[in-house]
Amino acid sequence: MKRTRTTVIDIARAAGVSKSTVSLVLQGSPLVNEATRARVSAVIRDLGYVYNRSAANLRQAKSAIVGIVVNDLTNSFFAELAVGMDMVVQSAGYVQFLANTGESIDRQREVIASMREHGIAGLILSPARGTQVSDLKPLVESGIPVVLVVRNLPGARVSSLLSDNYAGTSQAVEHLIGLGYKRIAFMGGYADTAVFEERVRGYRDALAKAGLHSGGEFVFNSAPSRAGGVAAVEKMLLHAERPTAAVCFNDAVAFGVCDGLRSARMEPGVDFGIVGFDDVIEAKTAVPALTTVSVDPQGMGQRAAQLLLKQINSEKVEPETQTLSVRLVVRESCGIKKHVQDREEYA
Amino acid sequence: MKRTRTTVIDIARAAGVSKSTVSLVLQGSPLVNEATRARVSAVIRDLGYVYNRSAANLRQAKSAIVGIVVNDLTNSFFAELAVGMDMVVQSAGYVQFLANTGESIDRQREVIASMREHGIAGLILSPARGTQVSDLKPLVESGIPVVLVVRNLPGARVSSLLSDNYAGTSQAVEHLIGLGYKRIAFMGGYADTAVFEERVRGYRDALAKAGLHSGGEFVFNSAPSRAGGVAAVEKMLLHAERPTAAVCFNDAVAFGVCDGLRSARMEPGVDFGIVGFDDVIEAKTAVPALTTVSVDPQGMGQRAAQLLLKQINSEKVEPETQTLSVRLVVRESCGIKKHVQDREEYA
DNA sequence: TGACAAATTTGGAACGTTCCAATTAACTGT
DNA sequence: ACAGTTAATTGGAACGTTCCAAATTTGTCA
Repeated sequence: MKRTRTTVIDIARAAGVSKSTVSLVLQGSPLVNEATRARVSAVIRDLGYVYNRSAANLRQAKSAIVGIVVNDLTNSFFAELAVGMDMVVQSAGYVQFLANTGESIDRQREVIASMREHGIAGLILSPARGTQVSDLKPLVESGIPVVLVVRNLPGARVSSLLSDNYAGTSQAVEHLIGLGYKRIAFMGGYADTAVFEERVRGYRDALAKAGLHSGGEFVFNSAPSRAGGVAAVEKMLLHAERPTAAVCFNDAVAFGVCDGLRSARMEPGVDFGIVGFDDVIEAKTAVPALTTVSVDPQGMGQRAAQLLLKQINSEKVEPETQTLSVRLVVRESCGIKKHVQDREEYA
Repeated sequence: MKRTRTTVIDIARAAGVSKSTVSLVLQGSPLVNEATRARVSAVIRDLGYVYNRSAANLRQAKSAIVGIVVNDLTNSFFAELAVGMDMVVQSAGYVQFLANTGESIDRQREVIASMREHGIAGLILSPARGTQVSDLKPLVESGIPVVLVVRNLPGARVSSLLSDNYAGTSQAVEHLIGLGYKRIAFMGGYADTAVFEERVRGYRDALAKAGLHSGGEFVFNSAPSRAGGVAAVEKMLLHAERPTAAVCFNDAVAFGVCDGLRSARMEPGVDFGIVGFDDVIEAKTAVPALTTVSVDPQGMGQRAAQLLLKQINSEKVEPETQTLSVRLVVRESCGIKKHVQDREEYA
């Protein structure tokens, strides 16, 4: 039961050296004699000393904290993403503030401000819907490196790490076309995000390239969630000329679409082809196993963290945007089980 | 582009007051005159001042950081748990270190040490498997409140928030018995954890109360994961007197059991009754929808955070353990569709 | 051995805040 | 207008570390 915490001075006194020497030992400086280092280290252990980082980085204005802000941690895509970041951040000796905004811009603002006060060395942000470039302004102006993931923020002079959305949905559409599907919808997502725009563009261009009509009437907006998928299906079913397959904004939507189909007595993967996006962990084991565009969230998280750390350690912060390539994982939700053509007839 | 960051002294100079007054304004003290407060606040805004918490809690040894350490963030149960904590922590004006141990004790130790150096005000821990009471020793001795969640650590003098595992599996068994099942297994989980012990005890006692045999031969250990569930089924199928239903260690195992049954050409919910534990988000929408013991992870996270904050704000840290009640959510995986008795005949 | 270089150690000043005690300003009521 | 309050304000001295320049010890070589 200590009245006051043990400090570097206590160590110094106990080891018979000056506090400067103790400090040197603490940061593993090569300047200190092996014998004294050993002695001091022993005392440090014995007294149960705990280093005070607040004091340290008050002096040296350099913290070992990175901020990570994601928009929806309950979505397993983002959870995996966070885990990937966590891995490299921790093994680099940093510690992370991880906050969830739940798509709330206000919360995002608060959280970033708070992190700034705590002196983060850098920030990885998966921005909430509606984030403005100006929200990052003060941060980048004060020279704190920022890495955007998953969602881009055109115009912000920061690094970003995005998946190749365009290629992803293109491949998905091509796959469906190859299977014989002709009326292919795009389901889920809100129209005002960059990610949505890219994915829809990939979808449209692939349709156009195949000479299929690509009017706007086949994209059904909805929340990018399971519930959103259900809603999208309902809208879809009211449509005069029903689509027979869909590429979905993400896996959550795709699962919702399955739910919605089932309650309309349709069998996903048999009566209707479905492609997701993200390849979340459940995609493999769901029934039917989801054909989806795989983006390896954990790997993406790692890459993002590495990028951030690189920027933290280099003097000049040079914005840099990387695109993560993506691949289609074919499973069962598009009906690999033949006679797709047949179904297309009476669909 | 500031050479040096703007400090409370810059503000003071610009507003024509002393740094003490600025400090008072910063912490919203009622001692300062309304007019000066306004003036100072304006200057603060204009100069783009950012508060330096490191400096502050160097002086006052009181941080607004809580540490949250969970053992598996990729499991959506824990992700939801973290989100629940995040909510109350953030709205209380705290910020959180959130770290994932991935069941690694070493990583857990590192992470806790690091958090301690950063001066956390309290810690919420969902301990990794094999955590020792001694791992928390230094923390509690230095007077930092700790709240354990999900998994207990008998002997540690810290608060904890657990779900009522015993009642959960008891209810599950009673439900199955009520449906006519007689040979009921317990599947998944490792025997050396407190949670497992409680759940199995609930299972055994409920069987005994119903006068059914409750030998050890019907519990099948495995990893508490989807893969573990598959493994458990395989063991189960080799068993001479096959069970006809199972209560599973958690939902992940339950899903694995479904997978395993299917590859043995059995239909989960029809040929075999299954109850899960946790009620993860997918339980509702899986096929068949999983009957499971619901524990509301998000609510649990909130409760845990509230408990921790209470302890942080009270002088005396009085360990307190709360048990979260639990309820059985009946869905389709036990075959609500009658004639259970019949099946039991030839099973 | 003396001189010089290298290796090691060391006091103080700083970092940006809060606290304390003390000072000054602004009100009271008579 | 004056003493007595009360309201506002304010200089230092902390907090625990790191940095710097300077001091001390040790080693080397002629």
